[in-house]
Amino acid sequence: MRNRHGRKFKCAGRWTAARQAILDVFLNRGGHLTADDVFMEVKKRAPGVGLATVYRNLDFLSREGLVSRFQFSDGRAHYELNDDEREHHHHLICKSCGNVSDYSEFIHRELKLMKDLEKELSKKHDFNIDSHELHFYGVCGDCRE
Amino acid sequence: MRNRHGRKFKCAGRWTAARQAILDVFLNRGGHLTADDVFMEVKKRAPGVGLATVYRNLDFLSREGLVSRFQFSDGRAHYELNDDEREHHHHLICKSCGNVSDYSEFIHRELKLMKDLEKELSKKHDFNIDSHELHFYGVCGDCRE
DNA sequence: ATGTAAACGATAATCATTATCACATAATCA
DNA sequence: TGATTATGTGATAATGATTATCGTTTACAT
Repeated sequence: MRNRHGRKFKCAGRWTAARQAILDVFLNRGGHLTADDVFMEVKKRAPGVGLATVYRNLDFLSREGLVSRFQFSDGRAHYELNDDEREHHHHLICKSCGNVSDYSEFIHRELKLMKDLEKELSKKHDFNIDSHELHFYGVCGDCRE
Repeated sequence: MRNRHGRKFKCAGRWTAARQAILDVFLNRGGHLTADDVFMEVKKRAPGVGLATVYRNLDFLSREGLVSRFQFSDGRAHYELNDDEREHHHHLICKSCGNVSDYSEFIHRELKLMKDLEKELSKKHDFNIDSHELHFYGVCGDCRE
């Protein structure tokens, strides 16, 4: 398996053409893609790849930590590339058009709160916290017009 | 339509027996229920009510603001009664058993951050924010054993 | 009491996702 | 390098959650 700069790095399974094509979609297009978004995009560069393979590999890439999986209120899973160079961020979801945008305002203050919360919740609720998600729902400028 | 204390209050549609039976499930049992949870519970007190009616009314009650709808990462919608007497709270979701528990630690500090964020995001991203969701994912004490 | 739009129950249809299975192939080792 | 083998793949069936349809019932304004 090669990373986006062409250097090898280890992964749990085999590195296949389908797997690379799916990762390429995220590297080239980015965004918060559903399985079907990825499927349609992957067909352009690797027409043979089936939808089941897309699902399997989104799960794989997610387990490998290369992408993150989010469940917004539209009922479909959304996947996003884990880019080390990008800032930690959260999501604004438009309830009208479903578009997702990122924000990273007050991230430092937010992360401080999250850290304090995680410590407190682990203790009081006997709960080992792995991750958190903060989503804002509303209506974007385009939809308000 | 009558509220939990038997007093009338206005609602957008008709107040039916099925609707009342579904609301009763939340009033008596509470928690973070899926449509199927509600269906199984409602069958006990109102055996004739169909699953489609449960879905229709969860949507109705949600639009009326009597319940809130949450999408956790298990793919199913979860509904919770909006109880004025309860503190604002958020959710801890166990990735192993799917159980959801509430927490309200640091709520004051959290709400302050959310308010600041909403103001900032509305301005910078031209986004009218209606609501936010903060979910922590992890493993509960029971599942760790 | 009655007319009518809203809601109902049953069930078919849809949509996202997962399972199955015969075939292909990436990685290992001779 | 070439044979071996477990892992991955494509096509498609199956599943599970939710929504749409349709003929019947019913809440409620008149």
